[in-house]
Amino acid sequence: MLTDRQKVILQILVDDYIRSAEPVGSRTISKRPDMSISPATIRNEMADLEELGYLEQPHTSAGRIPSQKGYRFYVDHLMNADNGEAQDVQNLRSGLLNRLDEMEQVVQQTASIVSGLTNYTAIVLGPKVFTDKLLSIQIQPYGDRMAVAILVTDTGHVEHRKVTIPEGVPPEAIAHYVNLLNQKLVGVPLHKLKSALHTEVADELRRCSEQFEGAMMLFNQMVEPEDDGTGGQRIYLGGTTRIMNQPEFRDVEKLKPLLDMFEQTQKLVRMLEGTTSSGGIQVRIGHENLIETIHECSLVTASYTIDGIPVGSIGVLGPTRMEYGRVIHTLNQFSTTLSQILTQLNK
Amino acid sequence: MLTDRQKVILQILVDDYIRSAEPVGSRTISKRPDMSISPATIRNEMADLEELGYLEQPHTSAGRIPSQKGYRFYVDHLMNADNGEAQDVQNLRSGLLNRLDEMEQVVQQTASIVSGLTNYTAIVLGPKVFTDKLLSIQIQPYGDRMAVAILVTDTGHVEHRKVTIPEGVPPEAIAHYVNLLNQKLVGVPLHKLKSALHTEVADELRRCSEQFEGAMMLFNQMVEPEDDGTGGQRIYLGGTTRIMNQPEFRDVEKLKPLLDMFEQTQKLVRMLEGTTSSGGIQVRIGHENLIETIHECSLVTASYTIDGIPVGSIGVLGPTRMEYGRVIHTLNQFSTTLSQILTQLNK
DNA sequence: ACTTAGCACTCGTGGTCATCGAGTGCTAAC
DNA sequence: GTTAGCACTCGATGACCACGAGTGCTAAGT
Repeated sequence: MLTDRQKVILQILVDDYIRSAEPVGSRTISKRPDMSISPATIRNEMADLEELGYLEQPHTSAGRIPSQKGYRFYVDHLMNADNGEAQDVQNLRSGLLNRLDEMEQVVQQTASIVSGLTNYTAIVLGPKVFTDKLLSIQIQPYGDRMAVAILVTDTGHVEHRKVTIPEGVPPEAIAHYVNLLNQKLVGVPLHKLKSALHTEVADELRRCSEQFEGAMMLFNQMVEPEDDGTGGQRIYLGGTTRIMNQPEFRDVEKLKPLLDMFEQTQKLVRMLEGTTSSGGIQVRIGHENLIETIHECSLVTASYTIDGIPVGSIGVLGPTRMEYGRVIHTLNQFSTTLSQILTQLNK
Repeated sequence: MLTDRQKVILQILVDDYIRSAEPVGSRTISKRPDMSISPATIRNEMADLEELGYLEQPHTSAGRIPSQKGYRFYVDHLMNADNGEAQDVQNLRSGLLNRLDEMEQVVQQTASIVSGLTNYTAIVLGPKVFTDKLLSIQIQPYGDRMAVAILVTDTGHVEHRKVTIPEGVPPEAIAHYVNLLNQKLVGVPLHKLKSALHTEVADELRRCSEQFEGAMMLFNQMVEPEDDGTGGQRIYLGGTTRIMNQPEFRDVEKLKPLLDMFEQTQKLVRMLEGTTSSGGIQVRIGHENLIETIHECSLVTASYTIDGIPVGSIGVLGPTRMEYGRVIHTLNQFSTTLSQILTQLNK
């Protein structure tokens, strides 16, 4: 375990390094007004901290920098997160509410604003709309054997997908089917559509239709979410280029894999999807991230809710040398603000 | 006017510089097998070309590089664009056709592939779907005074927008209105919807409904395209990070404004929208571009068509030192391929 | 009159070298 | 346990120089 003094030194060092991005020496620390011990003592402590794995030395005659373990300890025990300006969020809330006509816009705006406020890149995993309940379902045939199925939810959200009408299903039957579906499925949450289709509709259909097979094929296409590998959740990015402000990414070679990643939406979804349900703030430092591309980065995430149910998450991506306190504070405020706005929108 | 020999020298120099990204000296040119004049002579010619504004010298004792005027002359008179491998496109066409279920996917794929093929960034201005004809229109009320209007076109494309039901319009009337709209507007191309609304529907409506004002307000919301500042056309980007492969963008400072621009969709639309209708290939070199951010870049664009009507364009963005020949060749092939695929999809 | 060989000159690149200074580890004294 | 002192390390900085690619100019050749 660390002594109190070691903790203080570690905290000061991390704080300083986060600010300056340069290795911190013993003298720098001892010169701080609240420090009354000599550089030599601090050197000894730092040597111990290094041996324990909390610090690293870029080269022999430089100061120390925090290791990833050091950051972890800092985030868990040393950092003070209540270091923020509450009025910011007030302003921004009104900014967000100005154009509340579309959930999508609110979420996109959130990404931009969070990025602007933190000076890092923001990644927002869009809300699962699957909790919406089905309000109406329609089928509009076009062309030869094609049709679009249109699902409207009780919040005015529209989903549509193209389906092909299986051989043997007469066009006349379709109106009948749509009727049946509307009777049976209205009010069912989208994510339960598929199972409801089998429990509610299948029997009825078997009884009164001779095209059971064809109809079920058609229906299945309709309720199947479009599989773009993202499970239906969209990703919203804000300030992808802000990562370039960080000295650790001045080099194009370091930068490229990261920016490349921003184009691979599924990867980003994978990165965030675990964090939606676990609630609260999560901090993943360096190698704690599953994705290798960001082993030199930290990802701070917060989930947001609609009606108290977690539906998505906001993430901030920056170098491991990140202003954790400020970021966590900002995310805390924003996840609640966003939750409130979305809940209201959902009414 | 340039002499033949000056043209040859300019061509060789541009070719060489495009390949190597390094200033080209007189010796380099004279050593080429098809060159039988001495470096000294070439130096004289180069001095003349510089005076005429076709070449520049980075510093006194370096070789010459083409000026933007030089590139312009090269593109207009010297370059040979038939420098490509036709089988590439064949392969890719089948690749595109594999997932032809959605226009959007085809266009997005095109952006990626063109970028991969040229090693620059591809920007595709999505097709105006306004040429599609209306197949059906529906209104689904939800919540208090809200509704979604759903427009389906004859190609299975779905547009939807949220509308608020004006005061004084009774919910019962809506079904009636929808009927009327479907009677009058089916078969009308989307871009003519608004005018058709006034010519076809307004009179009829005035005659048989006492809520003329309210209904017209409602209808207008429905046919108004969503205004996100892009005029309804979407932007598809491919290989935004490939620009980093170019030595002129190895510096983060140069890079940032460019990548920032990629996030500003309206700017990109503005950049491309002029090029849709003018047909053929267009090359904008450096300052010829309206947008200041890309004054150090060149933009090559080609429009593509559906049923012979220009609906969008493909652009390739790279440094002014761009492989114009290859890019133009690729775009030529792709604009026709894309036109064919989209036309077929549109049937 | 055009071409070219020759030459002095320019200027960026890359290497060596010494200096500087921030920082360390260690020892010995407090 | 703390700290002053000191030798040592090592990257950064800048001066210096040699190199070489390339130029412009002049003068000679065709």
